[in-house]
Amino acid sequence: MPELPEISYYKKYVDSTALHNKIRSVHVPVPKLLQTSEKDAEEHLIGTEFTKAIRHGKYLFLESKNGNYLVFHFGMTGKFDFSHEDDPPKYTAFYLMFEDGAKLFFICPRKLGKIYLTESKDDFLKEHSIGKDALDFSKDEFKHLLYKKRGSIKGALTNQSLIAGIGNMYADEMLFQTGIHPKTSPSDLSEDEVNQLYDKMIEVLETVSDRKASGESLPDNYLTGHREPGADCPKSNGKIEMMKISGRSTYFCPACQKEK
DNA sequence: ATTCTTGTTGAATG
DNA sequence: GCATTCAACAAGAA
Repeated sequence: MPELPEISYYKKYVDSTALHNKIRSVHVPVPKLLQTSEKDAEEHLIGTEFTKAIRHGKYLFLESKNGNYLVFHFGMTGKFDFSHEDDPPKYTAFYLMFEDGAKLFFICPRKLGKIYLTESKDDFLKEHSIGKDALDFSKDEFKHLLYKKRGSIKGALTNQSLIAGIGNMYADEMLFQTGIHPKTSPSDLSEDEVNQLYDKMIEVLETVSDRKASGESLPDNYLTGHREPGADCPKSNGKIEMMKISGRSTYFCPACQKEK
């Protein structure tokens, strides 16, 4: 389930496992995910080591000592597994073996993830039209960004070129927590609603990240977990409804989130 | 068997 | 130029 909180989790995971360990070999069981040649990947990676992991939106950058970045996008089903196992787990698309024999496996059953090499994080983000990270926004910036947007608030929140990191599920969650109908036009939001939405955006992303890291389940009043038409609303006695917005299944409670 | 899905991209359309 | 919808990508789940 890779939106911003899940990528934050993998950043921590890499930080605590795969840094400062010399890369001995590169393995590419599923070449289509790697957006460069295998030879290129080997040349840039073998012999170096990662110094830190940086998350931006739904991307994770592993910075190596030689100044390059190995970049992961997790698609819908990507995940990491760091272990000393010799056999790659099922659906491993790519992995690195380190000097001490440990391995970082990138597992991607649906093969919708992507792996890149880049020399510049900023250039990479520009090339891929990735906006500012959701957690880097100030309230004012958020306000100004939404002010000029057309279309639905849900569309704006999930547009990676505007705000990086928010996906389908947590966009629904923020709107539910704020009591805003997903189809609302951003220009119809009151100043108060935009303020609240900003606060809930940060709160939802941080809460989910924290709970993921600690293994706790999400708060009882969260919509996530009740994503099913007809489910009981966790906040009122309404029933959850689903509608397609921008092609994505959008869940909301018509009692809590009134259409304007 | 059919439909659904947390993600992105590109084409077609309004 | 903008926003939306749809299809495609792929494979597991229901």
